Amino acid sequence: MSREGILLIEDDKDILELVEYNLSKEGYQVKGVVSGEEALRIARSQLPGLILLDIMLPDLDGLEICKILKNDPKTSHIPIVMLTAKGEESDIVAGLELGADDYITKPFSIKVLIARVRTVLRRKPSVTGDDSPIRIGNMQIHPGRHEVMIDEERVDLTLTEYRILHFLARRPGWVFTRSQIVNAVRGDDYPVTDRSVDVQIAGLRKKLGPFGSHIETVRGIGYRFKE
Amino acid sequence: MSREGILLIEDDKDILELVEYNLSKEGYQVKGVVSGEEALRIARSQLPGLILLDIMLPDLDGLEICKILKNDPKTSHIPIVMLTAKGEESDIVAGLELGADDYITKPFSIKVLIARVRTVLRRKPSVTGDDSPIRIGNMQIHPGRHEVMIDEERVDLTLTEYRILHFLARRPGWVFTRSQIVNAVRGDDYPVTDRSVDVQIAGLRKKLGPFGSHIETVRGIGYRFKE
DNA sequence: TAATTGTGAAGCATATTTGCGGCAGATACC
DNA sequence: GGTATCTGCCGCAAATATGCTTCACAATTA
Repeated sequence: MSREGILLIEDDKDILELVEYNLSKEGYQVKGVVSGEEALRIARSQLPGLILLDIMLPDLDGLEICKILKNDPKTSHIPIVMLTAKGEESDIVAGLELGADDYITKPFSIKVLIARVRTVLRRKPSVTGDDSPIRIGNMQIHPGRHEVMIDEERVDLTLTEYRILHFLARRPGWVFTRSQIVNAVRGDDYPVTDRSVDVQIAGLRKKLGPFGSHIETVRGIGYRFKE
Repeated sequence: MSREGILLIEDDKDILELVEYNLSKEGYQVKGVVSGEEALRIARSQLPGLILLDIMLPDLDGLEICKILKNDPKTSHIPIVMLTAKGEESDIVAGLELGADDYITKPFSIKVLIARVRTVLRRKPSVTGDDSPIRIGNMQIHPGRHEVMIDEERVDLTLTEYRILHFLARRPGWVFTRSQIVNAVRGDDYPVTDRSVDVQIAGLRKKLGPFGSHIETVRGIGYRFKE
């Protein structure tokens, strides 16, 4: 799950699916769970980037979960956003005192939720802007300088190689077809064979050295940059 | 009649009345007709929310009706559930391929019928786009990433396996014939044996582990993904 | 002209299809 | 109702097809 993942704890299956669906659509990797016990387990093992926590849960109280997570140094840094029903003001206050970072009252609009999530995860937005630097492991892409560094070492890429890498790395984990890549890099309907992409990819992999393995071939579809 | 109405086409007067009576009792507005011609007329003018169609009819063949309705943009969205006698698998297959949405074999219990009707009418007309993520239990299909997760675990599927799973899971509970699956996955009239689908399904089941049992064999017809 | 980008073909790895034998559910017959 | 037969599904492994990579060279660009 990692820094991008969102852990969603909500016992109402409908809301769970709704939120999960919408956040997934935004490119976040969401794990939804219904029970508090499971939530704790996953929070500890996967260390998500954000936790959305319903206060009213069947087994463990949401506030209890919040307290436990915030008291454990391993998980205390993870932002927690509470989901509460209107009229549970006292819970909100209690939650914030226990260390929760924000809250949203139900019923909430999906737009609001997404906006809030994005704000909290702002440090690492799921889809980075065109010119924000991207960092993946010890590789960095600086669109401003148009250069790629691995371990403080400058990697010398050609223009096309750079563009392809940047394009893929902006959405790690997503698969793109060769033609999507061509369109992104050379503009729509640029007349080249798919082979051409393959060759560029091959060049990239070679120049990236050990990092080259981050560029995955997805047989039958295209390529993906894996985190 | 509108979205709630049910059009029932059945030439056996006894069954007609039985079904009509029971569905009415459930609160549905039912219009029962005996002839195919009349059925077409009513379907077009009243646009019911569901059509229950007996395959064996005196005048027009039920399959013919199905075809006509499914080819007319005005009526093609109306779900059609076929009523067929046991042992008419070929009719069922033909019907499904013509666009029927489900089938019930006679003799059927009224309970089963009502349950089926309820399910079909409750189904959202949601046209889940090709790339919206799908979640079933703790399995997630993420088209953007082109990957399937079960319990946060990535399942490694080949292209065809992935496509078949996606196709089936988009309409859980619906049965598809092998040829429908092939058409969906490789394009219409792709020349392969049914056998090939079986093998892909077998592979899927194996790779999905415990989840594999969600893919059900419907003997004589094809496969279905059950929720 | 040198560097970059594109093409087509050969080689290789992997995915897909097919055919067969076995098995189980369904049907027909007594 | 019980048994024989028929039909359709599944597992396996061989055969085939598909798609990726690499390479040498051609075309393009700066």
